[in-house]
Amino acid sequence: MEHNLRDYFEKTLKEVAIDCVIFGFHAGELKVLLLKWKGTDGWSLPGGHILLDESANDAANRILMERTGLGEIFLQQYYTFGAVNRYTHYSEAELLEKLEITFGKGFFEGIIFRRTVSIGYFALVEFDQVSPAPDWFTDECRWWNLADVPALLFDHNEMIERALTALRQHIRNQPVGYNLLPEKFTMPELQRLYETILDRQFDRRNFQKLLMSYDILEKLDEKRVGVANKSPFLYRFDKLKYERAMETGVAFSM
Amino acid sequence: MEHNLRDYFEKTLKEVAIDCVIFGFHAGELKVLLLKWKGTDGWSLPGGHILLDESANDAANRILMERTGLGEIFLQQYYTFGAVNRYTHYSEAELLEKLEITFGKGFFEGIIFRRTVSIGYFALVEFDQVSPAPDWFTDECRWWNLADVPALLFDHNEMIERALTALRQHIRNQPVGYNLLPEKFTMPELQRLYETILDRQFDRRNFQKLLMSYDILEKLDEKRVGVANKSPFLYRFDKLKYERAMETGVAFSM
DNA sequence: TTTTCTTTGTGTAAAATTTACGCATTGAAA
DNA sequence: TTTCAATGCGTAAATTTTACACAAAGAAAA
Repeated sequence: MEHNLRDYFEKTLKEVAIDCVIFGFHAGELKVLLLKWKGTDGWSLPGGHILLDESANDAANRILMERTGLGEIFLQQYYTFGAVNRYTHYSEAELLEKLEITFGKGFFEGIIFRRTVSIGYFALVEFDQVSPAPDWFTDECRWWNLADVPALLFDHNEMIERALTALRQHIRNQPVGYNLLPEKFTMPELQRLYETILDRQFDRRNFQKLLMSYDILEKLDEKRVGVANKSPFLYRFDKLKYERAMETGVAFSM
Repeated sequence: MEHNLRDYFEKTLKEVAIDCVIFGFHAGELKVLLLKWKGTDGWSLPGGHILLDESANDAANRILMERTGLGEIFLQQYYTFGAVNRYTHYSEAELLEKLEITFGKGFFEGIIFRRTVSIGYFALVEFDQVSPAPDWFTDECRWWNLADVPALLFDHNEMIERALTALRQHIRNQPVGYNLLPEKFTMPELQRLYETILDRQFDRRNFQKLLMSYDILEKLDEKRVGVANKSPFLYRFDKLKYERAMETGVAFSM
């Protein structure tokens, strides 16, 4: 294992990292996937390094796949973090110390703990499709409600903040939902997604009118049953039309 | 010189480059600043590397300063280019060959020609304030009309394209002009700037109404004299209000 | 000197978009 | 069987955006 690790890092760019803010949506809450580092109480975003024969975008996709099992997912670069000191919470020395207890003295020397810039990506994934998987480096991988995210390692809190800003910018020009919601969903569910991301309320009649005007939704003949009160219709995204709307753009003007 | 160069690169991140798309505006045309590499007919964007004790943003500002003499200028990161092979126009081998003729065999070994990702920044500067300055590496530095930009080294044509896209996105939410126009300017000049960036025409009455609604412009008692036909009023940006508008954002809705 | 002609300065009406809101219907829960 | 919160659908008001006309300035032409 240790040997493989060294091999891996020999094949990567050392001064460049990739970190992914993976957003999910469940029970009306926006969530991010975080990893807990072995031997510490420190959490971080899933990240990694770029293989020498791999583009940054491919690397981000690989990392997303490793952590969630999902490919072909909406994934977008949003900012590159290039501060001189990106350690918060723990200093570099403190973190190193803790990790050496778990992984052995000198194990990380020259591998991770040098100055790196990190390219931030955010991804939108379908909550139910993800089986969060820790790796050799971490002993836990799970969803956190955005509001409950603790103080993270490095500058990862800032990364999440900026990713959310980028997502909010994104949702104003592109449709959102294809990767965040299950295949079939109701209009109130879609509305709640938008309301959660933008942290405000919309009039449901105007919301429906606007979203339908994008011509990306297919209204099904089914209704969600067993739910309280009047059962709402189910909708599904028309994949082709959705993709076309991603290219041409839409104006979420509410 | 050669020794200083090596010293410099010893103090920088080697796998990360910074490239700046520096936009200027003159005579109704949008321009970018390009450098011609010694011993080649290849042009590129001004760029450089990050010093070990310097943030990426500081590095971009330093590069901008080195090339234009300007500081405190609007400068924004817009994308990080991470393709495996970023050589176009010339291949890595061809470029190396040409440069070795000028700079001597082996001079660049291990310094520049390894795989790097590049963080792209775009800057908006006041054309008249800039005295383009080539460096030891280049023998010419000058403005190019955006439409006339030739095939550039590396992926720099793509960088300019994406920078323009980012600028067009930017202008929809933030006021533009403070750094691109001289201190005093006329409303038609400001309008031409917007028209050039967005590559479309606006009704001058609606344009004036909208821009004045931002409450960032100060109408002066002077007029531009000596110009053909009716002399237009001069305006100037209110720096404080302009900066406030940059923070709160504006909606350029035309 | 006078006339011409392009450019600028200003205001108002029409069109389109966005927002506000009413009421009937459904179906689980009381 | 009744209640009641949530859903489905449509219309009016408010706001924003777009379209457009005419007078005035001043350099250039006659």
